[in-house]
Amino acid sequence: MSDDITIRVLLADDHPVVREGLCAMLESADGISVVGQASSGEEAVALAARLSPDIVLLDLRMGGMDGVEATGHVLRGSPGSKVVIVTTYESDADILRAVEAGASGYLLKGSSRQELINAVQSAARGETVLTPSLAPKLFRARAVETPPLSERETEVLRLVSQGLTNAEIGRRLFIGEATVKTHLLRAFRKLDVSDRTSAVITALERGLL
Amino acid sequence: MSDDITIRVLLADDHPVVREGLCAMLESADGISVVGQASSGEEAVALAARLSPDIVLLDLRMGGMDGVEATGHVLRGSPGSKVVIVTTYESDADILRAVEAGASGYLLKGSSRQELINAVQSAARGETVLTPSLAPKLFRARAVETPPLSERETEVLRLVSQGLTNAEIGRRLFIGEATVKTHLLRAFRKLDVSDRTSAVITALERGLL
DNA sequence: GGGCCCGTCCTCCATAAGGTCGAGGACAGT
DNA sequence: ACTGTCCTCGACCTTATGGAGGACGGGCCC
Repeated sequence: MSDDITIRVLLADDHPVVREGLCAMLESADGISVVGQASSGEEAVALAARLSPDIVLLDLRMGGMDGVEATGHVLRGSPGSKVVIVTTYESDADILRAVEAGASGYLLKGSSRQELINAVQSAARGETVLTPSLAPKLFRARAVETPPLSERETEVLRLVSQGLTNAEIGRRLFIGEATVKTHLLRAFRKLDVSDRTSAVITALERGLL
Repeated sequence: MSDDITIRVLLADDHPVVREGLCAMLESADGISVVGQASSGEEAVALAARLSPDIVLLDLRMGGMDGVEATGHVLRGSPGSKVVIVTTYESDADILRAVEAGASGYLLKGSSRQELINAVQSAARGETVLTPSLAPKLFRARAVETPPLSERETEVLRLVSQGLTNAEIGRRLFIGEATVKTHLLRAFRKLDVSDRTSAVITALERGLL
């Protein structure tokens, strides 16, 4: 038997090429219909509220509002919709936040047509689907979950990333060098590193700067 | 009047979604026909040699061989083909290298269907096309052109980026710490910085690691 | 042969950075 | 009023780093 109703999908991605590709892949499946396309998070939220689609396919990285934020807004504005995230990178700390925001699926852009279609259908049935290669990363990410950096720590780290010395940072922020070192040491602990270079790199990797 | 011959295009991108999107966009135009798809640089080179397409659309970032390398190989293996690069990021130092390798066009994945079609048609006529927003970046990039890092310098810098100390790097590479410092200092000069943290960051920005 | 770059190594030195301990004040939540 | 977190600063110590100088052999190119 075929599905009783057609799954209505809204696409959101800032790259026309990707929208076109997702659209072509989904339309080729029976029982899936793309009812709208958005090129930004804001647009996606507005369209979702108006169309109440079954599934909203969201890119994690878009101009303006990012995918995580958009996930929350879409779900609030259209409670019947499920959100499936499509992302290019596996290393996104945002994935975790997207889960917490209520997304029901995570796909890589490297996924095949069949994986994409399966994911949409599963999500429509209320299941949560993860790209196979993504699942382990999720747990790893959870394992190394980072205690949040304080505002000051982030600020200091950002200046470190611009190549300033501790003394320069102190002058820049009107605080003593001792204070700068304190902030940095605490940031090191939180990031589980022991030098400024690693700190900056892991902070960048985790999208903390 | 319509073109006398159909433009034969080969697509290469490691994301099925993107391939599908490019394919759908191009096939919708008269006089353009997608004759092959590749999911890696190696595959693109092999297919180009076999199919001798008019245009090869190459993603700049693919698993294995990157777009720059692939550009050179494609042009050597299929001298009649033109290479057009499709990239997601504007900030790629690789764009410059791709020009030097002989690419005839550069597009962002954010380009519209019409821009894409125009670019393919222009390239087929022998013109070189740049996404408008890309052109200024190209010149800026040329302005800050970096003297190339030697192999050893790159290697040392890569280990620095992993948080190793000079002594650790020396042990890892079976060379003295003094040598490590020499390589680093030379890299600093080339990158116009004066500390390891800035060096790693600017090297990352320029795609040198 | 004479440059020139690369990779390797050395010494000496000043300073920056990392680590430890302690401590006071501001402010929010309970 | 108490707790916790954050920001602030100090003293003191060890180690790492950056900078200057020189040195030597090996390629490579003209």
